[in-house]
Amino acid sequence: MNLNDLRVIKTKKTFHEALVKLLMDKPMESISVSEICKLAKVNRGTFYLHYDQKECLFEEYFKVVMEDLEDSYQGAYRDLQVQPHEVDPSSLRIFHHVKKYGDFYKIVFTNKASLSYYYLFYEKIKLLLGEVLKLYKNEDIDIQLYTAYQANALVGMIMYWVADDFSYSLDYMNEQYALFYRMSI
Amino acid sequence: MNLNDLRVIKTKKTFHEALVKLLMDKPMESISVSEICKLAKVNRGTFYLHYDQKECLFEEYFKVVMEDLEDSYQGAYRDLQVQPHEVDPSSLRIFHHVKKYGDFYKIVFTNKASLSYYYLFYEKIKLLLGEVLKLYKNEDIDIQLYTAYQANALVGMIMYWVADDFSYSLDYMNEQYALFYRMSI
DNA sequence: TGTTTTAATGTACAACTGTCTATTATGATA
DNA sequence: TATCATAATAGACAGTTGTACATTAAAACA
Repeated sequence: MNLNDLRVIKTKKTFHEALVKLLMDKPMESISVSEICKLAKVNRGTFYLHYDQKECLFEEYFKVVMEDLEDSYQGAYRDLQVQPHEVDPSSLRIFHHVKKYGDFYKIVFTNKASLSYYYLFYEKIKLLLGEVLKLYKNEDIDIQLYTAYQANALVGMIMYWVADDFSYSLDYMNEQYALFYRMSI
Repeated sequence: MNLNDLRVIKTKKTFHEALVKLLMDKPMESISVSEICKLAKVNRGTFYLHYDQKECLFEEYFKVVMEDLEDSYQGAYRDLQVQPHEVDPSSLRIFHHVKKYGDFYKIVFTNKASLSYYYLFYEKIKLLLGEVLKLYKNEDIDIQLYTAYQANALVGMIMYWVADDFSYSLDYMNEQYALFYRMSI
C-alpha cells in the first residue's frame, strides 16, 4: 500500500471525513464499519485494506491533532520568545490546544474510549515535558519514573478539566498547574 | 433480576470463571460472547439477560479486585499501626496489591483496553489518596484539581511499572514514589 | 501515450451480535 | 409440599464482521 498513491490519499481522506461527520452525533462504539463505508461511498473491503478496525481510522485522525499539539508547544517558545525553564507559556499553549479541540478530547476521554488514545496523548505530553524535566537532575531520582509521574499528573488535570466541561478558565488551569508543578521542583 | 436468587448467583459465577479462564491466554478483544457462553455452558440469551457486552462482565470482576485494593490500603494502617501522614506503608501496600494482581493489571492497562477500567482504578486511588491529600491545605490550591493531579501521577507510575513488567522492586517503587510525593508537599 | 502495477470493487462466506418470543426448569414462598 | 414467579433455554432473525478471490479501474512511469 503506497501512501503517496493519489487513490490511497483520496480514499483515506474520504474515510476520515465520514468518521468525523458520524462522531458529531454519536459515540465511537455505536458507529459500524459498514456505516462509515456507506457514508464514505467506499467499498467495505477497501476499508479493511487500510485498517484493521474503525479504531485505527480514528488513530489516524488522532495523529493530526497531536501534530497541532506539538506545533502549539513549539510555538510557545517561538512566538513569545521565552525560555523553556519558564513553564507557564508552554503549558498555557497545551491547555489552549485542548480547549480548541474540546469536542475531540471529549471523545478521546470518554469512558468507552480505548486506552490507546490515552497512551498516544500521554506519550506526546511526556515528550514535550521531557525537555523541561531532564533539566532538574537529582541522582536519587529515576528520571523515567519521574517523567511518567509528572506527565500523567498533567494528563490527569486535563482529563478532569475536560470531564468538567472546561468550567475553569485557561488562565486558572495554567496558574494551578504552575503551582502544583513548582511545588515539586 | 434478583441478585440474591441462587440461579443468578450461580450463572454469574460461571460466566466469571469462564472469562478469567479465557483471559489467561488471549486478550479481551479476541474473546467473543459466544465463546464465553460456550465455555460457561450457558445460553447466549442468558448472557444478554445479565450484561450488555462482555466488557460489563469484566467490570464485575474488576470490582472484586478493587475491593482487595481498598482492603490492602486499610490494612496498611491496621497491621502496621502507623499514621496516615506517613505515606510509605500505605503506598507500599498499593504497589504490593498491583504486583499481586499483575496479570490482571496487564489486561487492564493494555493498549486495547477501555478507558473505563482506567477511570475505575483512578477513582479508587483518588479516594485512597484523598484522605491524605486533604490534610495539606493551602488556600491557593484547588483541591479537586490537585487530587486529580496527584492521583493520576501515581496511576501513571503504576502503569509505567506494569508496562515495564515489574522490573523495579516493590521497595524501589515505594522509595521513588515517596521521593516524588514529598517533593510536592 | 501505452503498458504495467496495484488500489478499489463486487460478491460471497461463515461466524458473531443483539434482540425477540414461546417454552421449560428451578428457586422462592406460603 | 404445592404453587407462583421468574431465570434460563431453544430457536430464529436481520445486521455486522472479517476474510477471500476474481474482476475492474485508475494511477504510476517508461
